[in-house]
Formats: sequence, C-alpha cells, structure tokens
Amino acid sequence: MLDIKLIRNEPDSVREALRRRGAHAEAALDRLLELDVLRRQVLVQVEEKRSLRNAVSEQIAQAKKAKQDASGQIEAMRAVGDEIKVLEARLREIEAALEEELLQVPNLPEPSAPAGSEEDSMVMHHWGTPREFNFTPLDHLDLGQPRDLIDMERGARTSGSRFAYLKGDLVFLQFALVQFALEKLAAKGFRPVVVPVLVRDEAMYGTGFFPTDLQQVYHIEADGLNLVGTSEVPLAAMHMDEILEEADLPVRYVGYSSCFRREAGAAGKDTRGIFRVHQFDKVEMFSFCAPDKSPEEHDFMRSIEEEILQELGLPYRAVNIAAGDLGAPAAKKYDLEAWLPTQDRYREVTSCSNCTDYQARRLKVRAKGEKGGPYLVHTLNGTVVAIGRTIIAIMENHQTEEGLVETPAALRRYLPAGKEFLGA
RNA sequence: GGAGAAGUGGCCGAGCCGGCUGAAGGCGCUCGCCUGCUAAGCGAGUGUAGGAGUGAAUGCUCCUACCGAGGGUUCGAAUCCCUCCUUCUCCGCCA
Repeated sequence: MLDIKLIRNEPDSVREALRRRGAHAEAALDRLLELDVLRRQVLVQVEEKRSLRNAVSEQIAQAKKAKQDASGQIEAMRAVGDEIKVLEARLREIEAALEEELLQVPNLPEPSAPAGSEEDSMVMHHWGTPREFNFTPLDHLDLGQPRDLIDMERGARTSGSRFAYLKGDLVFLQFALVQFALEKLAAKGFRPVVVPVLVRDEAMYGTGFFPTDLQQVYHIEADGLNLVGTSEVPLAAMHMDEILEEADLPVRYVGYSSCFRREAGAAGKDTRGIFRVHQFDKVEMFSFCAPDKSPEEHDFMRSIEEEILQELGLPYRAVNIAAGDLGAPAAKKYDLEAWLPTQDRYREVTSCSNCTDYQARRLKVRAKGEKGGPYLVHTLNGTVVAIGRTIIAIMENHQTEEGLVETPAALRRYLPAGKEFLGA
C-alpha cells in the first residue's frame, strides 16, 4: 500500500512512477485524491461535534454532582449524538472506499527497474555455459517416468491435473536440497522457520496478494483460511502489528513450506511434468530491514541465490524484471533463470523482490531506535530453492546417456551413501 | 467438539455497582542532581495514530480516537450488552 500522504503531496510523481508499470493510474489516483479531501472534510466535522459533546458531557457530570438540572443539555447532546452518528456512518463509507482503492494501487517501481512490460526486462549477466550433449537429452519427465521417479498419471487420478507423486531418489534429492539450503542460509544469519501454510485473509491482504491475486489462491471457505502460495506470506505476517528493535535489523528468516497455487489463467501453459503444478515445496528467505538498507539487502539475497545455482552447477542468467512485470508489492525484482537444455532456453527458478515499505505499511511492521521511530521497515523476499524447478534443472543438466542423473557434488553429503547417480 | 476463566501502556498490575482515568501503583527506560566506582537516593520526563492551526526549521499549540477487534446502549463506556479473535484450565478426541 502506498502512503496516502505521498499521493496527496506528490500526485504527479506517483502518477509518473505508476506509468512506468504501464498501469492505468489516472482514474484511480483522481478518485483517491477526491476521497482523501472528502475524508478530511467529514473528519473535521465529526471531530468538532465530538469535541462539543465531550465538553458538554463534562458539564453535565458537574451539574449532576451539584444536584442541578441538566435535562436541557442532555436533550441538546442527544441531538448532537444523532448528528455524529450520521457523520460517522458517512466517514466509514468514505474510508472504506478509500481503503479499497488504495489496496489496489501497486507499489512504485524503483528507478532502476526498467520501464515497460515483460519484454523490457533486462538480462544483467550470465553464469556458466550450457552443456554440449553428444546424445539427445531427455526432459525431466522422460528421465523420471521410466524409473518411476515422477508419477503424473496417479497424481491426476488422486487430485486432478497439475498434481504429481514424487518418488524414490527424487524424494531424497528434495530433502537434500532443503537441508543444503537451510544450512547455507542459517550460516548467513537467516533463522529457519517452518510456517503455517493456512493463513487468514489479513495475512493475504497484508502481503499484497489480496485483492490482486485473489483468483490464484485456494480458499477454505468453511474456516475463512487460505492456502499460501509461498511462505513469504506467513513469514511477513509473523511480525504484523509489531515494532521491532532497530538494533535487531535486518531480521532474516528462511522458511520451508509447501506452496499452493490455483494457476488460474495458465491453461495450456507448461502442462508437461512438474514445471507448473498446484502444489510444490519451496525454501524461501525473507528480510525485514532498515529502509535505507534495502537495495543492498536485495543484492545480498540475489548473491545467495546465485551462489546456490553455481554450487549446483546450473548455468543461469540474472534478469532485472521490468516494472510492468512486477508483482503488486514489489518495487524491484531479480529473477534467476536456469538453462533447460530440452527447452533450449532459460526458465525462472528463483525470484527475489524488494517490496520497500509496501507490505510493511499494510502489515504495520515498524522499527524504532536511535533513528527515532516508529518508522516502517522494508521487506524483501527471495526464493532459495524452488524444489520442483530445481529438480527439473538438475535432472536435465546433469543427465547421463544411460538416463541417470549425476548429483551435484555439493548435495552428496545430504544424500544416502553420498549417492552419485539418481535412478540407478 | 463440550464446560469455565481471562485479555488494560515496553513489562507487571489496579480500576470494571458508567462521569477530569490516556488511564493509580510498581518495574524498566531517558535526562538532571548526588556519589572514589557501582549500588542506593532525589527531581523531571517517558504510548500510538489521524486531523486542524502555526513556523524557514528539528518543531510548537490544539482537537479526535485507541484499555484484544468490531458493533450497540447512553448526554457520557476501560467499565453495561452482542459478535468475533486469542490465551489459560477441565472433559472428550487424536499425530
């Protein structure tokens, strides 16, 4: 959520920033400014009447104490009370409308995020060289199915399309990746957390997924809960309504959870295998940091993501995502895309966003200390390991002519008996 | 799932037969005094949000709201009523 004061004081720069996302900001901003003026007008009226009532009520109390008649004043205040009620109802309507509009405005992109839409995203750099195969490489499904490591048919029978059973060595690979990631992140100061995956609406609104991505979320009507699409949500909401100690910043967490996404609107896209499924597991990092430190924290997180892909031996490229392709809460986002030989292109495996104070304002996460305060912190999130996609990249890049998968050296200490080949 | 109890400021803890209680008291914290050092002692201060006014300005003045959240009753609610959330105890159930 943006600061209404910023919109009030600098409507033109806000408008311009939103245009860089390609957002049709005009109508919404004009309406916001209108509602803001209206709100303050009505607020002043309400407060004046409340002030009057408070003063006279005080007199009534004195009169009663002195055993004098106050029925005239009581009568008058009864009328004032009715007026207040009318004005308060009006104020509530205006504030609700203002809130509703405000919730829909996305974050302002950082100047260093390229303007425009997806095709305007900028490739920053590459690492590694795509492997030359002296045989025709198989994709993850053709590698996994013959050895019963991935079972889409039964996944579909049990749960529908885009669900899978992961079996055998791939299960060991999954937990090796998790343990590898958690140890690395813990060593860098991120506190490991297993999060709730069902959260209230407040957490969804607070992190900015609602109302924008309502249709992407599995909603449990009976209990008013939502299945999270990423542990970013419960990690961010963990400090909702709190004032953190400035000295403790940055507060860093690494979460592990299953993630659930309806993938509405993705019909026909990436339908093969486990690249895009309704349920996957992910290790995610999250940071609450001082407002002036978030760009450097963002780079730090990206460097961790790069380190991991390098240790896994996966060629990738780093992309600075264009403003128009940012999620609503993000001001800037880096994606790392790993090379997939069978698709002959780079595909997203991690994503790292600086949400500046957008989520913090909604969640009311603040800090105080020598710099004063309470002031809003900045929040950042990044994928450490998206298990499914990382498994795909490992399988495809490290496959052998025999249809096995050679494990990255960095993972062997986490695999049974230091397993060198999966599927054997 | 059933039956009870409770949620007050950074923390503890009064108030809860409605009226200078934004909130006693204590602890903590900040500043000052005192003191070989420390401790003790003395004095002052110490919430958040929104708004109006004012100033060149860190600001200042005033108003409003907030005693888990949201409604209601009343001239007036931390105090009464309703709904929800959370915590604790007992029973049941279970991993």
